[in-house]
Amino acid sequence: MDLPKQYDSHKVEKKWLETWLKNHIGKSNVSNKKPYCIVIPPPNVTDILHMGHALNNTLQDVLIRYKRMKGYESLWLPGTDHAGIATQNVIEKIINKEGKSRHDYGREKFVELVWNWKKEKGGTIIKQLQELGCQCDWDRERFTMDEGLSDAVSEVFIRLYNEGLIYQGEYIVNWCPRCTSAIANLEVEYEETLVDLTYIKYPIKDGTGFVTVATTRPETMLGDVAVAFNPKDERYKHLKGKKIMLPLIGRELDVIYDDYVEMEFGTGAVKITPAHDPNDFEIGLRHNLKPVNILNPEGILNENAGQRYTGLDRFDARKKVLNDLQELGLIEKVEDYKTSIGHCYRCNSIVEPWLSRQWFVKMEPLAAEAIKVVREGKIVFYPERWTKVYLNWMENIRDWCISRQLWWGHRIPVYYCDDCNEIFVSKKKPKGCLKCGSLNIRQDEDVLDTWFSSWLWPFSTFGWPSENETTRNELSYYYPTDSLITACEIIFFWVARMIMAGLHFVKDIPFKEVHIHGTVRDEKHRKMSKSLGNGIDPLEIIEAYGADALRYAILLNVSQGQDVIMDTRSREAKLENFTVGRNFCNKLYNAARFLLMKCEGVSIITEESGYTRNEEGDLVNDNRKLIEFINNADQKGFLKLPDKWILSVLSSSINEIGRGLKSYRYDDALRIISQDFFWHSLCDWYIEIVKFRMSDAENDEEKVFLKKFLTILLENTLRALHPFIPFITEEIWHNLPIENRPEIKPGLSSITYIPFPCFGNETRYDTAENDWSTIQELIILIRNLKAEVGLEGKKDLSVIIKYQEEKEGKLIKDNMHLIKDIVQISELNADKSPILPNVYIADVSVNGKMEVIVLIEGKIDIEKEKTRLQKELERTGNLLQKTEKTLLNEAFLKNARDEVIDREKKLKIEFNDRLLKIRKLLLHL
RNA sequence: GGGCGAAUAGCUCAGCUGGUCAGAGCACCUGCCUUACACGCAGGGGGUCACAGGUUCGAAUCCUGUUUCGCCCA
Repeated sequence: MDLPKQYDSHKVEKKWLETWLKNHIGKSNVSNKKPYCIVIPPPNVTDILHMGHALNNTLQDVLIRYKRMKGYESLWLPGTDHAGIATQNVIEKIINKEGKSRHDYGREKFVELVWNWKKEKGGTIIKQLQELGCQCDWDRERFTMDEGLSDAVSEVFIRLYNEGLIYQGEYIVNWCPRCTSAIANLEVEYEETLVDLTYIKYPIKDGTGFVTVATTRPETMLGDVAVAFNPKDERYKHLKGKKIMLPLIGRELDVIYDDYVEMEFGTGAVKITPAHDPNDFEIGLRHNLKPVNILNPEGILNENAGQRYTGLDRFDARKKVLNDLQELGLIEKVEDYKTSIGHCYRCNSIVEPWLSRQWFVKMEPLAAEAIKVVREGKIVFYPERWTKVYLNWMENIRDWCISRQLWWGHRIPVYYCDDCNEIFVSKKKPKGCLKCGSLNIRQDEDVLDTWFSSWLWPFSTFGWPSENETTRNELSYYYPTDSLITACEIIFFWVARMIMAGLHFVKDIPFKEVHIHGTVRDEKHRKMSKSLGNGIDPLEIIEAYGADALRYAILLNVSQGQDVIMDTRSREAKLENFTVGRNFCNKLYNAARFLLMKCEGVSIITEESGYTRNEEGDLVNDNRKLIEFINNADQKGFLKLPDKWILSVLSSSINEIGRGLKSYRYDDALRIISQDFFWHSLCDWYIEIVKFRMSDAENDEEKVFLKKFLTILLENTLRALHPFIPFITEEIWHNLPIENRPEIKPGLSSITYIPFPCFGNETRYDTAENDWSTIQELIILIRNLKAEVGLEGKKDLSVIIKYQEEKEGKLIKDNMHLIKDIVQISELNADKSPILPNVYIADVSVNGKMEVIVLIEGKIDIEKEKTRLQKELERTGNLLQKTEKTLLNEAFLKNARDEVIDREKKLKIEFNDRLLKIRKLLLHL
């Protein structure tokens, strides 16, 4: 066999990706198995894969593959969302380059452009998810603007409208002048900023002086309609009934008194601009003030702002206003002030509170049930703390502004009759007004928030509201789905709303568990973002190390719910985050390469490795043959201590995987099987032993046993690792000598359809595990001693192990050969009271019962050895003191559990033994 | 302003219900190209578990406060 020394991920991943896709390996249909379903958090159709996606989707893929192997009907339903603003932005940027705006194209033509772009470029992220190894059912890929999903959107809008849960009104919304659209409260990102707080003097009409107001947005004064004071404020009581003159404009402002005004803030006088501030809007309603809107949708001042300012951009207007006020001597002072400024989460422009007519959903009635199901534990959050975050938001829920002034999206299914002013809803454009029959009708210009389609995702993707049989069957089979896996950023945007939608429209929760994973951040704990340039491109990592390595490193790095920190300071640093994955894949590949070489000429059948086809033709776990094989070897004396140990550890490690994944502790699960078991037990110890066993084996039958046993160990390990690193495990598995490799269909087999290993007590050997750790300790002691005195390479050494109990003596004698081989010494003896020469060095086992004595010829550095033992002595002395102190403490003896006391007593004896022996050794030196 | 989280080895983090729990990986130091792997093997050094109190026989672990960092909401 001629395989390269280093694993080449490219060829392998390309090959299997093609095979998997060609054969629809992630296909799922209603069957008699138990379903396991995840709907993907749909990425934006404009997205390209970033680390956040890589993390999120790797986590989902592990579960999907794991559950499939566990015998579930796994379905991972993929798709993208149409991302209204983001997508429209992309197309607008393109046509802007040609010097055109969307208005040059007109609505219909523009939307067509977007669709064309979507068809051409929109699939990028889907391909990238495939490269990551995602085992979605790609035949079910959905898009929020698909016909069916769009129908769901209209259906839902109409139902809510008819239920009175949708209303339209003039309200202050967050307006993005760049997107020229309203955005929801949630879509505003606040940033602490140091701004100027300008104190402006407003003259009192009767000429008795000035009132000073403070503002951070001076240009909004052009829309002022009143000045407000706190009714308790003595300073301003005398102004009651008077009028105040608005500088620059000359409008008369009312004097009003309202509790909302904080006396301590600024001067205690507040300018009231109902059209451009949410609080002022509320005050305006209370005092019957008529708002003056000074901005047009682009953030440019309109004629209401006065001729002098009309046509100016909001920021230019601010400068001009300040300038003019300065000239009039009306600026009293300017102070620094820290405040939060809202930015559009899509384009980062500063958001303006703006009065406009929008559509809203009444959320409170929807929230009630959604609160209940979480409280009652029908939906469980992992980690649990997110429950509180969710409930807190839900209990203070505010109405949802769902209209967007965009062209790309689901157009609001509301129609207006220009003749009789009737407003009505309809899925399809009606021929005429439903009331008066007039043909003079028009549809609402606005589209719906993208989340208004995403919140239906867990059921619209199955065809809801269609009543056909497939949809009915699939919904009743897969819905509620099992896990929803996402980041905390969209708990409110998406998770909470899905719960409400599921309960309201399908009358059931959309998923049973929500796993909120961390966010990928850079070394300064900043979110990775394009604008900061601190991202790591997953595709670059895949290119360099492979998707398996990427996945491995990510998985080992996510502890439940904690953020994932990665160094992004240089290209090398970026790659460094993933070397752990590359190294592991390389290790796995090389171990397999070695075993394949060693095991040539022998093959196994699946039954020997623990699975078979049952009467129904399903592949299932069945360890009977495996146990028979083991017992048979045991009877013949082939099954040695290390064999029992490694099998036992494999069994327990595999059980740990299930335990870890159940609570979304991916790192635990993966570490146990990959690092602890595979690398540090199987490779570092077991394979090293087998190397000697193979050449020492007394007969061919024993060799055959060893080869088969090795193959079985590897085969099981590969299956256990497959959900985490799918490509390399599939590749190696296909190279294993398995006689009856099961096929899914003629010519096709895949490890992903083989049962996940499962072991019971028959393969656990507690005694062997204990005995082996004794042997291991002795080996480490010998190696340690050799290294301490610089004899690592020396092979012609003689070592004596001095033991106290016959049981230990037998254990050592039984494994003498093995120890000798593995520590590379020429002579090894075990004795209860050996005769020792003058020159030797020694150390004592942890339990103080055994001594390892290395006989050395010639000189050693006595001082160095003395220092070492002295240190050992000190350490043991401290431990002993601690236990003695504890045992002398009567309160401890009274309160502590018996087992704790017993352990402490045992420790005391051991430390004591050890101390005595080390003292003797020191004396000897 | 309210809420949540984090603070453990130089770095990234484990440490679940208090009692060998002071750990892993990387980095570092010392040997090794030992017939799979130098993306490797063997050995080693390194931490007052942020700080101050408290509960307890016993605290990295529980409670209170302080500091620093991060996130979310208003």
